Amino acid sequence: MHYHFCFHPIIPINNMAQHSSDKVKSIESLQDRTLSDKTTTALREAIVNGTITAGEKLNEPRLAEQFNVSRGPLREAIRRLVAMRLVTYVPHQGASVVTLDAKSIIELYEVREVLEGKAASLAAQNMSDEEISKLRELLDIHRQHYESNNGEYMQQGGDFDFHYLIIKGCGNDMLSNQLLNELYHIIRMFRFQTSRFKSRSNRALIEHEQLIYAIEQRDSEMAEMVMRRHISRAKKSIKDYLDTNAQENQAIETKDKTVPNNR
Amino acid sequence: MHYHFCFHPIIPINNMAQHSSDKVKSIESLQDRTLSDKTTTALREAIVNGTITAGEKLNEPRLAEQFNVSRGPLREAIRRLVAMRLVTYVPHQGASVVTLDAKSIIELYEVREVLEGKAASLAAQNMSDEEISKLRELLDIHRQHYESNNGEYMQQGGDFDFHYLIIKGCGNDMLSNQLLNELYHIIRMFRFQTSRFKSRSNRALIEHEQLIYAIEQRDSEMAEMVMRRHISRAKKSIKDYLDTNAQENQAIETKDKTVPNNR
DNA sequence: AGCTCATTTATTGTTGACAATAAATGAGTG
DNA sequence: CACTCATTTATTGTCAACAATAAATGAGCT
Repeated sequence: MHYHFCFHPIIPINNMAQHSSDKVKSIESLQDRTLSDKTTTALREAIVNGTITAGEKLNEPRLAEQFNVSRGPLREAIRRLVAMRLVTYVPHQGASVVTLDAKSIIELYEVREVLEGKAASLAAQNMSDEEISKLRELLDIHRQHYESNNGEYMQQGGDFDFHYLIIKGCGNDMLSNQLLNELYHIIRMFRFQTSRFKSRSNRALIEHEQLIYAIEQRDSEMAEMVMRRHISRAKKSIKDYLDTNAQENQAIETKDKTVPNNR
Repeated sequence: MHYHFCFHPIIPINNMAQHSSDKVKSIESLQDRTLSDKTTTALREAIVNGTITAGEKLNEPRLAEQFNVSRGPLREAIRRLVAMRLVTYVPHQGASVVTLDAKSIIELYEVREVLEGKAASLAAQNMSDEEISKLRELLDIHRQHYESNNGEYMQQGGDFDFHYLIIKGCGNDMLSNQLLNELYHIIRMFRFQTSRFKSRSNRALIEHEQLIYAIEQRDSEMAEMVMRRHISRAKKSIKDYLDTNAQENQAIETKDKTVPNNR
């Protein structure tokens, strides 16, 4: 079911909710009890995976029709995405998908560095032994995958799941909400845009090992330090990448800036 | 203009915007270009200063009438306050003002500790010399006030302004937005609830002195450390306070839990 | 009395129409 | 031809009515 006036076909959310062969999505859909909720996740995913490109204007009537909802729930969805910084918004002028320029990516990683650092610190204090051993199991799976696939890093949620478990286990709800409900979607979006950008797999594996060791020892200070360094290094390698490929990324950032905007 | 079915009279926002003798509010009102914006700030302030008590249910039709708006803008305002954690919300069940129990206060200060720590670190790197000297001036004013008023701490925004300047000067927009647009309103709300709780003035003055010294030296590591300790100590004294006055605070937290809720 | 289930009531969710605003267009003037 | 200003058009902001949901009520039963 295409909509020919749009650059990217968007599946109406009602359909999407039904034939959910994906496990994660069906779980999410169960929690999406209202139209606003469904629209929010649908719009969020469309933005994260680039179906709606960075910088693109969000036209309310058009999007509402594409999602088969009225403008009310759609506006609500937009506001929520504004709150999680996936969308910028100017009164009387409308909403647009954020453009992740180098500066905001660096800023994001600086915030992430201290928040996840604290999460690791708290995780070392508060995680149950069961949770820690699960973390250890996950790391083993990653290492096996790394060794058997010749250094290929586990793509689907490998890194994410590891950090996810730590954040979940830190025991500070405000902190984990901030990270999981807001910042992580921006990171996902950025990853999607620069999916070619991988590497760092062996290094990351070592750093994860250090981290879990610190947590097993209940050494919160060490855990925080290791996590901060882990993310700070990721920041640095991203920064280097963005600096060297400046012109190429500019193309990504400002794609569809020339979208026909008849207003 | 009272509404007798409500516990606290609320000034309709249109009026409030006009006779704004308060300087800050008028500035804010200038930026509130839409009804949703005005409703958001009005509702936010009502929650922060306790006009709407903690834990109280937010009844949409009633509040809409009190604010002289329709339910649309009001709902939008509520959603924004949900995003800044001043309001909790359950689908099909409605929104309520958060109850700041001891756990969430501690969590808040843990988040604040690392975020403001990073802000101080970045401020030491990025603040202009002019900004730093303004910070120094502010500290001098605080000290004069402290000495001439016999240890009384500057109430109106004293501490806030100091932290505010540092956060503003850190140069990381994402970080400062996170702190100023979201977390600080919760802190303000908490301060309002426990306004009797002061002290720490001499100690705070010394810590501010250490902090500004580190920033003047452009010593980012030191600035971060000092700021983290500063907030961590505040956290501890709050924790002690909450522990000793547990029963009394419970009264604050759950005030109006027995509100007539005919649903 | 206490429990279950249907009924009522209050509240939230959603919609389409209307108002207000700003961008785009085009006529008129130097 | 460029520029300004009025006019048109598209888009966002607001509203009031309607639908859907959940809580409150009360009848009927054990």
